[in-house]
Amino acid sequence: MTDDRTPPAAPADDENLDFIRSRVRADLAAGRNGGRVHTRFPPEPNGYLHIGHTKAIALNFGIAREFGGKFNLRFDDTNPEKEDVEYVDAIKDDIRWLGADWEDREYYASDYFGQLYEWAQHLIRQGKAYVCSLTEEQVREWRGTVKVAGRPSPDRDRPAAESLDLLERMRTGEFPEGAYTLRAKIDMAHANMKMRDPLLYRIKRMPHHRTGSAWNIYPMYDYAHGQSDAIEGITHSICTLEFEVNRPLYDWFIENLPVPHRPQQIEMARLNLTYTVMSKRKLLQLVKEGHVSGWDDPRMPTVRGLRRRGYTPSAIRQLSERVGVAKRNSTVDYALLEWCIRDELNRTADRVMAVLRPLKVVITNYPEGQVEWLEAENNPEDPSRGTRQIPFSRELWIEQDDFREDAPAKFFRLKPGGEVRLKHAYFIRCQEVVKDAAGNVVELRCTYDPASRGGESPDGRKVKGTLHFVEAGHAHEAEVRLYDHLFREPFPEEGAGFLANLNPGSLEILEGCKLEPGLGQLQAADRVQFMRHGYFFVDPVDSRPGRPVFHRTVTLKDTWAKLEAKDGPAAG
RNA sequence: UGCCCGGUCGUCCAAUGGCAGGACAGCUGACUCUGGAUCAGUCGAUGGGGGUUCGAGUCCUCCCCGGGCAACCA
Repeated sequence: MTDDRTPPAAPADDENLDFIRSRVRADLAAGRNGGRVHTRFPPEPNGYLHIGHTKAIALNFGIAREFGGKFNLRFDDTNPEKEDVEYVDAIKDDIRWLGADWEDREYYASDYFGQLYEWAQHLIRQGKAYVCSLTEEQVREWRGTVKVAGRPSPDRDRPAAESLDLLERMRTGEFPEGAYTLRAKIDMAHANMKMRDPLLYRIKRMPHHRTGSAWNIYPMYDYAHGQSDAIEGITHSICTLEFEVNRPLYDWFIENLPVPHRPQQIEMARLNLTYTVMSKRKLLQLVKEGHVSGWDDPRMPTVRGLRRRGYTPSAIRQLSERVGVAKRNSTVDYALLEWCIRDELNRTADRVMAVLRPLKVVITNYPEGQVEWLEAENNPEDPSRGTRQIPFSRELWIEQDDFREDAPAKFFRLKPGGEVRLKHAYFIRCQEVVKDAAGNVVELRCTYDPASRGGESPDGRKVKGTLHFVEAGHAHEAEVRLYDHLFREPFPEEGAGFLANLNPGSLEILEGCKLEPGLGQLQAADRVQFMRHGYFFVDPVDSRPGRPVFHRTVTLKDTWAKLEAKDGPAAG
């Protein structure tokens, strides 16, 4: 997936492909499927998309695109109990945002309910399905266990005519839920539990978000999915590893039904990330119990959360490319996702200065009331981004962390008597530390070197540290939200459970942050780098005109913090 | 433990019987008006035993470890 719509060249013969693309290439070479490639993404509209889904989307859309094929969006809406249009709209919006294009091929498994029903009748007539009157509990009991064979339902040999009649009456709503099911007649002793007369239909007297109250029975996943693939002409039906045991059943239906096409199911490992959870159930619990502000909380691994955090579609796609495709259960280091977004934003985000935890600096030898404007480059990685003017005067803000009274040897920032450069401005030297009654440093009185304007001293004098700053008189104030991993542990589900591993410091809200003047003009969803802090995103939800709220998308790499953590805060 | 799938650097992915390679992370250094970026270097792996072969990560076999399957969920 890329932003432009030009299809890439098909992968070269000797190109090293993942196992799925290799298979697609082999199928093409063998002339299978009439030379077509057709994939699909089949979400169930019962929740929001998360980063795990983006791998499936990128893979399915990417394969179609690379091999000159087509990509469908199909909602797997076979369970009205859990599904809702609210999710349909959100899912479409997220997929579109990610850059995957299903053109006009937006389908629903519910579109096929009629065909599926006819095929069910076909199976009954062929003696390959029957209406079963066992209760839910009995079905489970009769099925046996993984080590003990099941036993046949007493209805297994019900005459076809009778099953046909019952199925029709199930459909029209004559029976209460649970009274009957339609089951395939396969093998109650099969080593694969999925093949022990699986259910095709269950009674659910419940309206569906698309078919209304037309149906009182709904097909099960196994019966609906492969046939939907067949109807749409899907050539490669990619799913996750847990469906591996379902494949024989997928194939059984395809072989026993007069389907127009024979799709093949291919399983791959789902994407897992450290420091997060991916199951819909757990994500829902985080929202419901208020551990996060909603599905779009910037700490959530949902697409909506990532969007609001400031991630870009291309960075998310990049993750899928970097992760690759295989059949081994794996958990990708969250640092890889962070690398993807830093790599992009380093190239595209303008640099600006923001002081998050302000400490006042007075330049004692700078004329009172004077303001001068200095030129600052917007992005050293991209000169075409140009420059802007930033103010400088007698009163400035610098970062509290950038001053230390008892500084270790490797501390290159401001210390009593020390000299540093203010980015794009002047060298300053700390002459005096002002404290309040409690002994807190509240102000620094410094002198500047007028000859160092622009950041270089004509005498060739070097300084080790360069600090960002904001001129006090023109500063904008803003709220800045800093985020950390939602969980403290790389594998939150281990041990006491994911809720016990929530990171209490995952959100820190800073008020009264000082921004350089141009930042009041930022628009919602703009991305910038706050120099020496990280990449920030203007929150489209809580920002107000002239009062932006920033989310920290990701920090910059912080070698100093690492050094300090290693040596201990007091060490030199 | 019945069946199925899978075990390669810390992590993720390659090597398709012929020199185990890349990326991220880590570490070292260079450079730097962001302790950013960049560049260079470096650490580091085939779960174990047998076998086939001139040659095995790859094939066979046994063992060990991990995952999946017994919803009227998907």
